Amino acid sequence: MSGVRERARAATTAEILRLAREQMAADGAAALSLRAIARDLGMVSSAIYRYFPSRDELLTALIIDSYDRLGAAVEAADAGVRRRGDFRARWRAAAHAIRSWAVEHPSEWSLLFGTPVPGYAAPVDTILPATRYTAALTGLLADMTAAGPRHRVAVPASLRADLARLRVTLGGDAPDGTLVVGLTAWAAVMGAVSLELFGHLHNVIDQPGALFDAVVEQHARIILGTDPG
Amino acid sequence: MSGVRERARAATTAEILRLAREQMAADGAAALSLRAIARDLGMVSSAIYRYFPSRDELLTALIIDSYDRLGAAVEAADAGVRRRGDFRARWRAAAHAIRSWAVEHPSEWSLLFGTPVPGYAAPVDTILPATRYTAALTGLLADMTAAGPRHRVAVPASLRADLARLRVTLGGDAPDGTLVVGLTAWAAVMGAVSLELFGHLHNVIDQPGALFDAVVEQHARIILGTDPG
DNA sequence: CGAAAAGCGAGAGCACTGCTCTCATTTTCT
DNA sequence: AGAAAATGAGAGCAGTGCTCTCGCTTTTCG
Repeated sequence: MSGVRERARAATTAEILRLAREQMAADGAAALSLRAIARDLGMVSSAIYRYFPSRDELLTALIIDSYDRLGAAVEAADAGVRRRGDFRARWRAAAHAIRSWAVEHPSEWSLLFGTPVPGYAAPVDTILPATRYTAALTGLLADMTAAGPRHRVAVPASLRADLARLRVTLGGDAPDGTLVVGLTAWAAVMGAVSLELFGHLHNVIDQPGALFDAVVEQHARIILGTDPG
Repeated sequence: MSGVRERARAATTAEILRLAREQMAADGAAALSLRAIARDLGMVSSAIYRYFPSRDELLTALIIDSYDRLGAAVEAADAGVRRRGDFRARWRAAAHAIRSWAVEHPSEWSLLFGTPVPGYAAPVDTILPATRYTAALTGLLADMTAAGPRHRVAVPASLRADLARLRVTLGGDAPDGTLVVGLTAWAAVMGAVSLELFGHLHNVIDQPGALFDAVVEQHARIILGTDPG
């Protein structure tokens, strides 16, 4: 086996990622500098390329890791709700987990949901991790559907194909209305968090947490309502 | 008066902004390069600094201009609705104007609502233009309130102060519930557009326009409803 | 009108970036 | 033990934002 080198390699790789995350937290994702990481590491800049073939590959690794952490946070929040049939509590838990993670890791939120880095196209490796944080939400919709049909809402015909595909992905039989309600709630949560973290509530809302609560409760009513929405 | 120089200066300034916007559309806002602009202009890079003291100042000018165009688009859409009492039509018009503008100017949307450029803090000059696109929305809420009270919804106590301040800014007497409903709709619209433009609907929704329609209609029901929501 | 002042563009240069290539050293594999 | 692979150092290239100095031109003012 290749003991010494393999361990050293793993340690250095982890250290690079740690420093990258540290730097990102300090100066933002776009300011991430390979040379600065190398300096912190006591290495020359070209040595970094033994571990990551390019800055984009480093970013990809960071993105995958961040998606994973966010996903884990949301999963844990949902799993923490004992009464699995209490859909309001589960929705609240999942939504607030998203915001909490974002507030605690703003630079990572920017990395995942901000402006895509110019010239950087998210590679396929990121697709799967990216779906993890939504899995808790779709799982909620599936469980709700199993507990009884809701959300009889007319949806645009042009959306039917997408919803049908989504239904298959979900693995359940959630009606179109339920999917639309879920997607809308998703958009509202993501919008509220991004508005807050990207500074668009400055001079408008001093208590973004309270506003987020209101948004969550608003959509809780729609998600749980058997008819309206 | 200073005829020749003044005109030349205005022309060059406009040309710089034009090239900047062109470059932004091609490679994204973060890739905007002063030197590239200078090259396109047939000037040496240092000459640009006679017109903009720094890259950040150029960005600020672009941001202000973009906010202004977005605001104008939303205003025009709202003003285009003849029957001023048809709040559903006005909401639809304003919301779709936001998405249309975003889809037509994705790089500018990123500039306004994406990750803040690292080290760049939006100066006060941008605050006023930033409120313009929301004015149509708040105007709608004010007009609705004048037409009759709605949205009797319990709001978190911690949000009351913000809502009170917002009510003053609005210049009307919109109840807390109306403001919360409006803020939620705003978050949903912004979230839906950003999810679409930043690539988070890939492999999920093929018809983002149809999803946006659904989101808008969903919130139309809440905004117009006299009780639910 | 003519001199002083201000505006403007060119050019050189600094410190920084991502990335490539070569070379010596060290570890691993056969 | 010898070949092969991994690793880090160093130099170098092309690009970036930005500063400074030096002429030239336009504007302003006595």
